[in-house]
Amino acid sequence: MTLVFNEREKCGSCPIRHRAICARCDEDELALLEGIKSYATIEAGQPIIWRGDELTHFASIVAGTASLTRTLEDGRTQMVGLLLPSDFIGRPGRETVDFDVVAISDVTLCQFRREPFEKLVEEVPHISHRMMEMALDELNAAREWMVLLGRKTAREKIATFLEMVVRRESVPFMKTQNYRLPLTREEIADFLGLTLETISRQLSALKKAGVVEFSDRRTFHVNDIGALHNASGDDADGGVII
Amino acid sequence: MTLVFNEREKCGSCPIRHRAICARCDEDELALLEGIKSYATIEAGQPIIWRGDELTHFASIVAGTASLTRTLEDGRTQMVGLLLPSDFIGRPGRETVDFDVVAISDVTLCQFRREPFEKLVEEVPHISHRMMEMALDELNAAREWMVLLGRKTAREKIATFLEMVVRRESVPFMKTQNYRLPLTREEIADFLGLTLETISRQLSALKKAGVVEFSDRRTFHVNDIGALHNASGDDADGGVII
DNA sequence: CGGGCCATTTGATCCAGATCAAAGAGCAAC
DNA sequence: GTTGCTCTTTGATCTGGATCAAATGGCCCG
Repeated sequence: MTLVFNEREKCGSCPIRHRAICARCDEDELALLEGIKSYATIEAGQPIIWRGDELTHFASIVAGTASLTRTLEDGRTQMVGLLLPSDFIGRPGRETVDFDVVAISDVTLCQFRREPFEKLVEEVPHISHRMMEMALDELNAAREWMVLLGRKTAREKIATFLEMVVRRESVPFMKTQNYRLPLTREEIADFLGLTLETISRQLSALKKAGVVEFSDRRTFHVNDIGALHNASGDDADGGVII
Repeated sequence: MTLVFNEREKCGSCPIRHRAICARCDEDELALLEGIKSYATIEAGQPIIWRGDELTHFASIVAGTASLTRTLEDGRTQMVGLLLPSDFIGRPGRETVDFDVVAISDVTLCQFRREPFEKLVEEVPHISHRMMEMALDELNAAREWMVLLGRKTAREKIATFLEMVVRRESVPFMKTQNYRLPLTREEIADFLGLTLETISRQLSALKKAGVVEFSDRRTFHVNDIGALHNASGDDADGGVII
């Protein structure tokens, strides 16, 4: 996949126009952002920025996936976020970054130079308002994940993760669908606070139980959504339409 | 401690005036908030609001401590946040609450009715800007906690917790100081994703190692900050001034 | 087609922290 | 004081997931 983003690409036709920090902006405000933006691409596996590094540009993810992780001195790694298109990197008011950001797939960024962007955040309420919304959404997601990390069993963690993938990729009204794991076993382990061996074993167990089926390492199909949800340890409801 | 907050108490003399969502507001904006606010008090141990309940008022914590928790069907509980004075309860744009909020000590709230407050958030950039800042701070704290929950050992978790208490309560330039645990052993366990027995054992181990000393169940003294920090599993630096 | 390099699976064993159980310890009410 | 709480400590045992160790299976590349 080679998406080409021209430097002068117009925001109006941007795929994340209505979800990113610019979602609430009108045409005039968009023009201000357009004046200070530039695009950058990062290859899969490459770092975008390291913890502690000075942040010269804020950025929105336009395409691809990145991870937000922290690694302790002895190598233990915990992923604290999965950054998808429209997600934002950087914090106005902070000079440095607190977590490592690494491209998981090829990533396209829409970047804004630090100083002019911070000025815009001060001056354009539609930007700070949207950033507040996004930060509160992520805060909620982070807290849900804290419950998973602190209290769920390995089985529940993996079921929750698979459900999350299914929820994100599901096409409405399509009954039978294949889904794709966005991460390797090791990355899933770092996301769930487990080891890659445990991930592998639990996936095998879910296969054996007939809940899911894998056609290759990354591609799976859900035979029994109910069973998957029950295994996730979350409340009943499930959002399944009967 | 009986703080009396009069309904017509002026914001200007409020203890959280410069840290809460109103921190950036000027006098005129403060007057708008003052027009829709009211005070409420909740006794220690009482719920403030349950997950799923409709939120009729947003609120700032003026005094006291509250916990933000989620309990799974079988009773496993994870605390996802400790709310202190100036922290905010509720999310503009959301009808219900996603976590249980319970008063840990007696709590005083400064409340705002839903509709007029949401209107103010739309109209007063200083409020949404401050809320963005606060949400980003909490997001960072939540992510740090995710690392603790997912990857730290019991010993590291407790050391990190004690360090957090010390950092929050330390009086500058006071060398020898006693600190107070704000939570019971069970609450600490729910905060750290452990059991209360493990908390008790690890605290005993830290006592035996001479790192800390307890004068009663809640009150402790740190003999060796360096050792405490080493035990926390966090990066060197430590913020200790040599 | 065969070799090398990964990612993954599976097996064997270990151990940190959970669970089950019981004994202190502080403190309010009578 | 003593009765009855609740909170905490300590002991004994169990176990889910980690760790250590080998296979297995793609897949790229020459």
